[in-house]
Amino acid sequence: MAELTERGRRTRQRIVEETGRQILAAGIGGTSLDDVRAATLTSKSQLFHYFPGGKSELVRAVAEWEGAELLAAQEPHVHDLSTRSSWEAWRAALVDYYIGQGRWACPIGSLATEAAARDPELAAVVAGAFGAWADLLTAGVRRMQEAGAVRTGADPRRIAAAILSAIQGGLVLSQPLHDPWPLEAALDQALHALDAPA
Amino acid sequence: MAELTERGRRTRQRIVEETGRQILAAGIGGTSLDDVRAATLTSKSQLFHYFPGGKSELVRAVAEWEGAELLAAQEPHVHDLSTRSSWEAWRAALVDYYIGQGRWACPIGSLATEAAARDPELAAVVAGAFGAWADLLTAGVRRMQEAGAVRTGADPRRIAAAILSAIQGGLVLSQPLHDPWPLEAALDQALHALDAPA
DNA sequence: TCGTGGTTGGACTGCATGGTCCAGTTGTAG
DNA sequence: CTACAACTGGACCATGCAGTCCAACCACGA
Repeated sequence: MAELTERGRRTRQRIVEETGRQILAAGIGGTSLDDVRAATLTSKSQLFHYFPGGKSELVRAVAEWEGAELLAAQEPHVHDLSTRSSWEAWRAALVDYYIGQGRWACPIGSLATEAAARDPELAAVVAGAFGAWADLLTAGVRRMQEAGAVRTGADPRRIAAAILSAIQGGLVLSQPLHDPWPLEAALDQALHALDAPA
Repeated sequence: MAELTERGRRTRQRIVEETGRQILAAGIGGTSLDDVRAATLTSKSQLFHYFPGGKSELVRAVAEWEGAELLAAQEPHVHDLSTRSSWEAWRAALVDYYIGQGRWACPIGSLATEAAARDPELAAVVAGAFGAWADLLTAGVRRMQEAGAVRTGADPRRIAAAILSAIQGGLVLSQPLHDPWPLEAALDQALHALDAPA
């Protein structure tokens, strides 16, 4: 691939984003390169020109892009999270990202299940995305802890993991129902951990 | 299909269980009928003899079976859940089912993600399994509530959904890491809802 | 103007997979 | 013993898919 021109970068990006949409809607297995090719008005050779490793490399690129995109959708709140109202704003932005925009699934979470067994490299990318996300939440929990809203002995990493789990699990339940209430119930209850001083 | 003899029922069951194993390990898309045929020492015609609807009918049968199996693995605790120690025993049985037996994923939860978009009928089966499970947990939460361990105003259904979400989400995080700690953190924190009287 | 390297189009291949078909076997009820 | 229905084996078909290949097309610097 050597170097990319501006035009090349734009084409590559178009492929990544469209593939992301298809995967979110139909899963990795349900997304064929021909679908992507048609939707992006490209050709087979371009797909393999930009992703010599084939489908798996493309999917990995999608995972990286979606991971960044997901964090971007939580800005600027996710870098604050020092007050309860900041957490609330963050919660609203997140639920809107998933539900309001008709996603009904987490671009990373849905990859996690499908990736874990079949593609270790992809699993590593997914784990990295979760890790970065968890780090931001952990920092927020720590700020709340310093402000006295969380018991001093509690481990911020575990609380952050529980909040992240509530999101992912809530989506798992909400998805087949096509109703946001389980997600909201799970997330709100997980956030109660921030209301329990000693 | 008309009627099944004892032998036929056993063959059918063998197919369902083996397919369940394969799906859990590789997903629906990653499970081919030829794999199933080889692992069960059967033939193509048998697969279509017992499941005339083809792969999708087979997968649906698997979902139903796994749903029942999953509840069975939580017996007898899941039908009690009237004391904190009963919840602890339930929690231990569940974590052992997932982690101790090397599953690292929920047979139903992993289907949920893959099914939601592609097969509405399967999504309905999955939603039903979640519903039955949630009902049992809801009953347990209600018992705790009557015993005074849960605030009277709280909605048991939402608490049960949050606990279920913690399980599913915890598994999503634990899976790529291959480490049970996120599952345990999420589940334990969700169970704190049972420690908060008014 | 010419050439080089990134870029694009699309035909083609090989393979895996879901699904069909029919012939043969086993079990069992009368 | 016979007949029928459940059961089993495996060859076969059609299709959809990832991946290959090569020829053509820009864009830009020399």
